[in-house]
Order: sequence, then structure tokens, then C-alpha cells
Amino acid sequence: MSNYLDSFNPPQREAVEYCDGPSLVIAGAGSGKTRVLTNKIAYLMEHGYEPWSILALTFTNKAANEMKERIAKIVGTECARHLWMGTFHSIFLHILRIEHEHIGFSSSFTIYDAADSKSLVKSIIKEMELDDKKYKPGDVLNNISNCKNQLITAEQYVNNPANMQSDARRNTPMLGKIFERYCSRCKQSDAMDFDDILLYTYLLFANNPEVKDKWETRFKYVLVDEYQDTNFAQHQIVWQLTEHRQHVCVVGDDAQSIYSFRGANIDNILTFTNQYTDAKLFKLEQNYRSTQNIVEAANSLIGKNSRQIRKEVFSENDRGELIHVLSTQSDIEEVRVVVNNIKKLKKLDGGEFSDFAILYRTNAQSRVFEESLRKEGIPYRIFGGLSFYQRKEIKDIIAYFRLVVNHNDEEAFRRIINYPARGIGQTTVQKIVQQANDHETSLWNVISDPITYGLSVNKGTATKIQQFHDLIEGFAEQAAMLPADQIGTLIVKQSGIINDIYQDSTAENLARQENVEELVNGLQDFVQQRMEEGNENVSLIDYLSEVSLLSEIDTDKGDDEHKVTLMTIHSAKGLEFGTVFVVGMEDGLFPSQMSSGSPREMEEERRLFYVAITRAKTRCFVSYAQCRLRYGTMEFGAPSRFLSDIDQKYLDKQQTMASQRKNASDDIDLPWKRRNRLFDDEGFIGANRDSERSRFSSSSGQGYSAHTQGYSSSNGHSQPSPNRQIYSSSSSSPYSSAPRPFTPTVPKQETQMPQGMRKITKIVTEKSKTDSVPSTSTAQGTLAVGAHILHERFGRGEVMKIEGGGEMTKATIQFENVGSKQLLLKYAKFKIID
DNA sequence: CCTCTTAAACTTTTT
DNA sequence: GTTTAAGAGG
Repeated sequence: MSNYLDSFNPPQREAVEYCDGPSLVIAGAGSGKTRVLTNKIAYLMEHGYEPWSILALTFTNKAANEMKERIAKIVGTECARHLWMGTFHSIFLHILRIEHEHIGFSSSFTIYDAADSKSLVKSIIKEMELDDKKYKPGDVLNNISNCKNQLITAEQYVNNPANMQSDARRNTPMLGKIFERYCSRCKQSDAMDFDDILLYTYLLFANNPEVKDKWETRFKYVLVDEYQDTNFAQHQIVWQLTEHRQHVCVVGDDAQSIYSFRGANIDNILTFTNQYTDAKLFKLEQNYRSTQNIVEAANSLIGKNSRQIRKEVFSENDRGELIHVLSTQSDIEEVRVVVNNIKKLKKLDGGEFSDFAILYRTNAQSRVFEESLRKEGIPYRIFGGLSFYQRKEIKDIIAYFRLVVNHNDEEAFRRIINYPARGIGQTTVQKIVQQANDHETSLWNVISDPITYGLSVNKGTATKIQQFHDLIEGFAEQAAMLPADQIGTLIVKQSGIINDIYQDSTAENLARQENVEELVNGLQDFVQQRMEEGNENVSLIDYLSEVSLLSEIDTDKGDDEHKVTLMTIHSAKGLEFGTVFVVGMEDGLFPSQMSSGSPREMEEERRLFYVAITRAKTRCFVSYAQCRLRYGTMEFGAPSRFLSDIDQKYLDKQQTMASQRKNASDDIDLPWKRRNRLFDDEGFIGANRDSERSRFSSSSGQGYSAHTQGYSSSNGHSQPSPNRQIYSSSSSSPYSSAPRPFTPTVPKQETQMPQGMRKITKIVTEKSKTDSVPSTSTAQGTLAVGAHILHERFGRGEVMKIEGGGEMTKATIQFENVGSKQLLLKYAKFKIID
């Protein structure tokens, strides 16, 4: 018997060792859930289960990776590598690719992200000439998503009279039709959205018993983490895979179910023992993370919910401090108080900034904190909001990758058909879509064979389309042979994206350049890592499969970095911090206005607050502001009702600002200067407030770099990881950028251009030289470089450059009074002088 | 066909 | 206050 089990408490140990039948582990916050899960997997492997016969499902890649690492420490890297461990989406995507022919997709189908889905719904609504006030794309998409999570196909939906009636009642009778079209369009595009991954997995198993048997036989034991967040589809898939052997262990905490908006059904965990009738129930109730005060306060809060599995979470840690409630006048003041507390506590405890987290309900709240932290020179990392892969330039490149891998991908096609601008506009795209719809085929097929599909465009446009077609086709040929990083680099260079992004060095473009470099570095890391692991799957499609399911928190590597963490409560789940600030505790914000409708939703919000509080190990602050700026207008809010849900004996209601100022002299970290500023700033609240904000935002042009900082964290620290060193400084890639230290207040590095960038600029100029036309004819005669012109609006100017040909000919003109402008000669109104 | 300006919509939470 | 959609002008 292994001795590592000795360190477990009795229920933990029982949960690890019980492997004969289904089990449900209810794991209170901080009760060592992950430790139980990882050790159970190790235990299984010691008891005859081969690693590849164990399936462990999580909700985030981060959780999966973390678990994998921890298991590797117990059983060794080699062994751990063969485990089937990952998110529901990534595991089943993998299986779907293997079994693609059973579901009518090619093996290289692509994934639509939320934006793609929305864009497709939008175009369908437009094509059907429906009113987008009545059919809001977001709502429609939600409907579709909910159906899929309930395993309802479009076909079933329209064939169910009940649905048709309720849609008619709600004055949206065409919902079913949109749903159908949406699905057929996805299929036409050989693409799946997130929900499809689960739906098609279920259908694959349901309709192909031999396939189901194969996988059910392979997975001799199935474990699921965060079971409270599974939706019906996920629940059913787990059932499909465990029906016969019933070797399943699910772990979760009903009190932390916070994803019902995404279809998560708390009933899955509440009624688990109904479906698996022999299931054993284990309760992990000892919290090892937090102080007694925090645990008991959280208990008193969650006790206000009605639907839950009874349990008594307790802590044997110190009693600890009370939960501090901070009342502030305004959002600005809230920020100041929180930031000051961080500085004060950091000094007091001598800990790291990484011990602190600021948690909020909505991403929009992060901004003011970000600005203040930057101003104070406090390092921070921020999650959510615009994730790396949602940035325009990144999405554009990914769209190229997708179209190269899957020519039928409609959303990728639409995104890049005219990026970089190649003179194929809306009208042309509309024509292509029209023909594709009429012939029930993909956009790509239409441009591959325009004559057969009756695509009528003028000759110039036809040539441009053909060129685009050949460009993608050319990439595809090479993609078949090259690893992802090489073909990726090739695409970035030859698609013209580089020309577009590196043509000038505005602050915005510099940030985009950094992001593109980061993506290319990521590509190289991806290939490198897989090669090192002996994994041969390093093609573009392998890369896409991975990144399309990545979220930002997953890509974060630098946990050990000394930075304050800013994130939504949702993304904080599973994490812990010494000191936690839960901010914006006001009715309407938290609980959110949207969830005031039903008690069910209100209970979910309460669970969310429970999650927030239980992230804290030693200290928890909760703050609210009496007024805050939202949607650009001032809003006044009452303290969150949840504050009164906590037993008041656990709360320390701190003084208001007025009395705090009186006592400020007692405060070791409020020197005169700052106290003065507090008074000064007080005057700003109101009239001058806007000027303060604009001062912030004017610096936020450079703020972009701070944001990027978060991503390049992996190559931003003073001691670069060995991995990074090899790849980012290699001369084989022109993308290398020097690691940049954290410089919160230093403006742009205009003066010093990174080596790599100069190189690229050179490539660009060389290229545009060879492409450029020395002179061109206009109605007025021949226009050549060096010619002087008189423009109707801009006045006198000199022609500096002429590029492009035919209708697309552009001239760069240096005007005497208004500077340099690019003019499309077809439209520009000017006369040639001399 | 492109780009700049202006108007409207927007904020839950995310794989 | 911010981002995106539609509209005008070149």
C-alpha cells in the first residue's frame, strides 16, 4: 500500500480508494479536491489501469495541465503522457476527428468561435430578410446553443409542434428555420461550433453502437472534475461511456455551480445518484485553504440557498480576520482604497504582489483598476476581456490558417477574402454567397468554378478572385508537407499581412506587430514542444485544434510572477490567493440586474459570491461604491443584498472615508503627501472627474503595451525560460523581439526599433518596389513619381509613390499643407501642374 | 471599392 | 465611455 495516502483525511482517502463502482465526491471549497482526483488517478494506475484506459475530463485546459503535471510527479512523465486528460471539448474534438466519417465531416473540419457563430447567424437573418430587432443574433444564438446543450437537433426542433407553437406565441416563428439553416451552413462549411463538439459526440455514439462500444471499452475508468458545471449533453456523453462498467467518479461542489447560463445543470450533480443508482457518496468537508472566519462566513451565505446538498464545511486553520467591508463614495475611490490596501498589506506582510487578487463580476470593471495599478507602478496581470486570440490581427491570421486547412470554412473565407485589401468588396462577396446558397455549396467551391456556379463579376474582379484562390491553394499544398510553424510563417509573410501591419509604426501598429510576433513564437513553441514529446502531430490543423479551444487563462504560464491578479469571479474558480478583494458589491452589478428575474438565477449569483469569498486564504475584502460610472452615466447603487446574507458577526464594516481620514494619522502607510492627495482628489469627484479619466485614457494608447505585457509574460521576465531563449532569439525568424522589462510609465520606444522590425520593413519596401508601377495614366495624362499636382481639397502636392495597377492604382502624395496622403487615382480629383 | 465620420448599441459570466 | 454598424465622400 502506498504511503502517500497517509496524508489524507478519512473521507479523502475513501474517495481515492473506492474504485469498484460509480462515486460522487462532493468537495467543498478548498477541500483538496484536485489532490484527491490526481491521487485517485495515480492509485488507479497502481492498481492495474493502463494510463490510456483512463479518461479524465475537466473544464479548463489549465486544470487539465495542472493535473497532468501533478500526476506526472507521482507516476512519472512518461506514464502521465498517455492519460486521456483534457477538457470535454478538446477530448471529444480529438475523437470526432478520428471518427469524422461517421458524422459527415472531413477530418480537417474547423471550429467556429463565438464570434463566427454570431456572424453566421447575423448573415442568415439578413438573407432571410427578417427583422433583426425581433430576431436578435445574440438571443437566436442562445436559443440554438441551449437546444444543442439539451441534445435537440434542428430537425427535432422543427418537428416538435410544441416548439413551433411557443415560437409563434413569442412572435419569432422563424427561429426553427434559422436553426436549420445555421446547422446546414456549418456543415456546408465543414465547421463546428463549441456546442456541436458535444452534440456530434453524443450523436456519434448514439447512432453508431460499434463506435460507442469501441470507446466505452477503451475507457475503463472515467473521472470528471467540476461536475456541477456539466450540461445535459456532457452528462449524457459520460453516461454513454460508463453505462456498462459504471466505473466513473465525478467530483464537484454544487455550491460552486456558476455556469448555468452556458447550459450547466445543477441537477446533474444533485441527481447523480438517481442515474447511477449504486453510486457511493463521499463528502470532503474540511477546508484546508481558508481561515475559520472566511469559511464560516461563506457557509452562512450559501445557507440562504435552498437547492443544495447539505454539508458542513469547516476549517481548522486560524480564526483569522473578519471579512472587511469597504464602503466607498465612488468607483474611483473604491479603486484607490483597494490599491492603497494592497500597498499597505504588501509592506506589512512582506509578501508578493501575486498574493493579491481583485475579483469582479464583469470584465468592464477591470479598467479603472488597471489604470490605477499602472499609475502606481504595481505589476499586475489581467485576464479576460479581449483575449489574445480575439484580437483582430490574430483572428485574421488564424482565419488564413483555417481557410488553408479547410477551404470550405465560410467565416474564415469572409474574413480574409479582402484582407489585406485586394479589391474584392461587399458586392462581390454578396454575389458569391448568393450563388453558394443557391447551389447549396461552399463559398470556396463557387470561386473555384465560377462559371459552373454562374458567378457574374467583371473581368478585373474575376482575376483578383482567381489570385486569391491560387494563393490559398498554394499554401494548402505546402501545408500538407510542412510543420505548422513553417507554413504559418510563410502565410504571415506571403499573404500580405506583414505589408499591412509593418507599413508604419503608429502605436497601434506596433502593438499589432508585437501580437503577431507573439503568435509566431507561440507557433514555434507549439511545434517544438510536441517534437520534444515525440508527438508527430505538428501540422497546421493540429495547431488549430489546440488554439481554437484555448482561453486566455490557459495560456498563462507565469503563475510565479509577482503580479496582482485581476479577473472575473468566473475565471477565478479553482484558484486561491492570500488576500482577495471582491469589488463592485452593489445591487444591480452583483447580483447582476439580468439575474433579478428568477430565484434560480439569484441563487446562482449567490453561489458566485460564495466562490469569490472562498478564493481567499487569509484575508478577504469586500467593497462597494455609492456611485459609479456605467455606460458613461453616473449610477447610484445600494450595497449588495448579499452582504446582508452573511452573518454579520463575520463582518468588519470599516469606517467610511470621512472617518477614515480622521484616523489617518494612525495609519502607518498613509503619509502626509498621500493624505493631501486624498483631499485633493476628493475635489475631482464631480466636475473634474472627466479630466482625470481622459488623462488616464490618453496614456492608454500606450496602455496597449501593458496589456500585451500580460501575454508576453512568458518572454517578458528577466530570466527567460530556456524554451523561449532558443526560439525567440533565433536568427531564422525575423520576428524576434527583445524581452521588455515592466515599464509602467515609460512612453513608447519609438527611438529604439527592434532589430527584427527593421528587417521586416526592408522586406516590405523591397517587395513594394518590385510590385510598383513607375507611372500610370489618368484622364489628365501620365502621372509619374515626382510630378506636381493640384488637388481640389488638399492643394499642391508632389507624387511620392505609385502602387497597384488598373483601377486599384494608388498614389502617395506629399502635400504642402496637409502632409502625406494616399489617394485612389480612380476617384481623386486633381490636376497635374507642370 | 475604400476610408473617414457619425450614430447606435452596449455589459454578465466562457468552453 | 467604448466599440461596432451604417453612411457619405473620394
